[in-house]
Amino acid sequence: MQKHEDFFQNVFEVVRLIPKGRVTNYGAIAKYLGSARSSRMVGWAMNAAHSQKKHVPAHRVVNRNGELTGRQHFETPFLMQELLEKEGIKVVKDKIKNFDKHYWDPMKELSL
DNA sequence: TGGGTGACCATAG
DNA sequence: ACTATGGCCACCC
Repeated sequence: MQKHEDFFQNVFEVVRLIPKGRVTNYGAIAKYLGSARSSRMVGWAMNAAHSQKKHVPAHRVVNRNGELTGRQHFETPFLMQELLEKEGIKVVKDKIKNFDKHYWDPMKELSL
């Protein structure tokens, strides 16, 4: 039992490792965790992130195009963008500017 | 058992 | 830029 909860915890752990001012996407996390589970499950985990005791910077996870697809799931639809801009990331029309510059790949950064 | 859904992704046109 | 499809897998009827 709790197999999925382990998966959730792993997702949260990786997300917490994302440096301030950097972002990654759902697929990269799924892949890092072994891609046996699809990136949809990462989104599912983010859905549960807000109820975690430890803070999870879910705003640093966007989709493969650098779009803030998850913003509707925050307390307010603008919170995600505000948090990112506070970290120096520019967002225009729900899309991150210079996405490749801010992109943080767990496979590379944590790679081993 | 099966169908629908989803904070996704890749590919094709 | 757009839609359509297939794959993905946990969850909920």
